Parts: sequence; C-alpha cells; structure tokens
Amino acid sequence: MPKSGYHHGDLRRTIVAAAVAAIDESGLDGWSLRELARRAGVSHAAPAHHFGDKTGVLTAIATDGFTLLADALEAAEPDFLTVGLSYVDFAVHHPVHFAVMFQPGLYRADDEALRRAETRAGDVLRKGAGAAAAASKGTPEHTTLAAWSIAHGFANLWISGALPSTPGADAVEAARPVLRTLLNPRP
Amino acid sequence: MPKSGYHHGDLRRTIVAAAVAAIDESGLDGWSLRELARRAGVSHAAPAHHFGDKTGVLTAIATDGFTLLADALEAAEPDFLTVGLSYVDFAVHHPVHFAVMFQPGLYRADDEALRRAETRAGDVLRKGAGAAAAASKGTPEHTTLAAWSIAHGFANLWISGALPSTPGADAVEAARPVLRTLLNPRP
DNA sequence: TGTACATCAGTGAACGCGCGTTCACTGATGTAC
DNA sequence: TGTACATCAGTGAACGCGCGTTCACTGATGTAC
Repeated sequence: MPKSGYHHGDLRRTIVAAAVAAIDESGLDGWSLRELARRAGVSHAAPAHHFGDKTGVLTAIATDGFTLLADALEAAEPDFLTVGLSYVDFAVHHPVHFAVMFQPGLYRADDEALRRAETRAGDVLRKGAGAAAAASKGTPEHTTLAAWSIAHGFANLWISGALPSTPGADAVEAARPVLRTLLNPRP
Repeated sequence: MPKSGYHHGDLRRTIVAAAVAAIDESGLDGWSLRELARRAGVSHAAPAHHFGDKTGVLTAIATDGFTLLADALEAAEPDFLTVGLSYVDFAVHHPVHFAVMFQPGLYRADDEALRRAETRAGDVLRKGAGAAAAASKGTPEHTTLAAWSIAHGFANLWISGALPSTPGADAVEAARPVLRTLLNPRP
C-alpha cells in the first residue's frame, strides 16, 4: 500500500524489488544502496535508513526467497517428483532469490525472520525429498540427500547456462525425466 | 619463476592467486584491482595493465578452474562414482574457482583460452557421467544429466553449508553413499 | 470533534575515501649487427 | 664478445567519480486528553 507524501508506506517491498531487479541485471555486486534509492525514487539515504546496509537488503531477499520456496513446496503433492519439479520451478523463476539464499555469507544468517523462513522451507523440503526414500534401496538419509542434490544441481546447472539447452525450453519439463532417473530401478 | 627487479616475471599467477585468496576471504565482490596489487606487492596499476579489468581476472580464474577440473577428472577411473567423487573433491577444495566457473556472467565466456579449457573439462565430464548410463533404465542423456546434477548439487549444498554436516567431516566420504543412490536398483 | 504532542520514517547537504583510469616514465629483456 | 636499439611489462603521480555515512531537519501518523 504505497502512501502519498513524505512517508513511503511500503519502502521495504519497493527497495527489495529494486535490489532483485538490479542483481538480475548486473549481478550480485552490480548495485549500491544509492542505486536502489534511484530505482525506488526515494532519497539516497532511505535504503540505509531502513535496512542499515547492503547485508540487510540481502537478508530481506533471502528471507523472501525461503518464504516463497516454502509456499511453492507446500502447494505440491508430497511425492519426490512433484516436490523436486517445484523446487526447480522456483529456482528458475526466482534465480536472484535462489542465488542469494545459498550464499549464506552474503546475509545475516542469524536474523530472526530469516531463520523462521529458512526452517519452514527446510522442513517442507526434507519431507518432500524424504518421499523419494521409499523408492530406493539406500538409507532414507542418503536418498533424501540424493533427491535434494539432484534437484538443486539441475536447477543450478540450468540457471548457469551450463546445460546444452534449447533456447526458450521449459526447465521443469527438461528436469522431469532427469529427476525420474533417481527412481528408476534397473529392470 | 618470479624474477627480481622491475619486471615481475609471473604476474599472472601472482595476481590470480591474490584474487582467489581475496574472494575466499571476502566473497565475489569483496575485492578491487588495487587490493590485488597490494596483496601481490606490485604497483596499483599493474593488475589493470596485465588483465584489463576485473572481468579479465575472473576469466583467468575460470580458465584455471576448468583446467584443474579436467586434470582431476582425467586422473579418475572412468566410472560414475569415481568421477563424481572427484568432481565433489575438486569443488570442495577449490570453492572459489568452482563458484566463478558456474557464473558465466562474471567472465568473458568467449575468451579463447577459457573456451579450450572449458571444452576439455566438458568432454571428460560427460564421459564420466555417461558411465552411469549403463546402470540405469533411463536414456543415456537423462542419466548423464542426472549424474552431473547429483554431483553438482551435492557439491554446491556442501560448500554453501546447507547440509547438516559434522564440522571437519570429509565431503567426499559424505558424498559416496549419496551418489551411489543413483545406481541403486530397487530389489 | 478538536488540539497538543511524541514518534519516527524519510530528507538532503556535506564529508572523506577508495576506486578505476590516464599517461608520461623507467628499466629489464631480446635481437641485430 | 660488445654495442645499439626496439619492445613492452610495470611504475607512480594525478584526476574525477560514486560510494557509504553523518546529522540536523521535516512532516506524516498515532495517541492522549
């Protein structure tokens, strides 16, 4: 709810959106607090006033990311393939959040709101990945980790452009047969 | 071969090592050309003279990384598990190279030396990951991709500290049963 | 309903600093003779 | 072996710029009465 006049009313959301856009365009180090202020149309000191420093902005991005991921995974059927594909879908459509989330050195990992979001996402994630355990001979722990690894690895490779992908191809459809490999027993 | 006097003799290696150390300490954006010069004990203009700009330094790091990865994978037995564990070993012991390599936006992807190193690493990698295909019902392409994804994903999760790992634990030993899950047929 | 006041989100001018870049230079090295 | 010269890797002083930070301020909002 942006309010008119002196008080912005929704500065957090505006600054975070500006930061995500800036990082998407110029990379994780291609932005400054002053540039966020310019993009957001506020005074150059406003982002620092609200977030303290760049780490504060990145903490907000990571927090939003874990919340978005938890929401996405909760909406999926609780089987490995569906949760895994939701994971890939989230990563591909929120590459900036995804990249920040998994570089904990960038943000304040002890932030309270962040930890709550992170814990929630972790719980949902482990439940989904653990569903793969029933289909494997390995121990549940190893299979859960394998399931997380394959989804995480595919998403990272796709985002980085390392895969020989057809331009405009759908990451989720490309991931489906790959993730299914984990479940495929030898005949 | 560092030479005494005016001409350094091995500025490239010295600057790259300084950059890797700086990135390891302060992250991908926690350094400047001037700081590399300070660490390397050369004039502040030397890194720019040799590499042009920061992108040039990152291109050199990525090139070295792909070469090191190709060397490591070539030394491994040509089966999926051994190649996969070598991949994890490389990533965990050269996290800066690994991080730069898979963010192509950071460096000049069309650099000739880089492309040669990248192609060589890609060939060795595909050969190793393809060895997993024999053990799966999936198509060779999907299984190759699954093998790469699981090794890449495990390595990334380990490096980012996302795994509930015992401090000082060995990443390769932790990865072994996880990677093996991909080969485990259901009884 | 109206008034007084405390709070605090956001402002904007001013600052000092480290940065990348420029450019005339220095001096080590390799080659020609 | 000695001399002259071209090359070019690296130097260092100087520059302008964008940055984060500081700080006295402004004015919108909520609450008490």
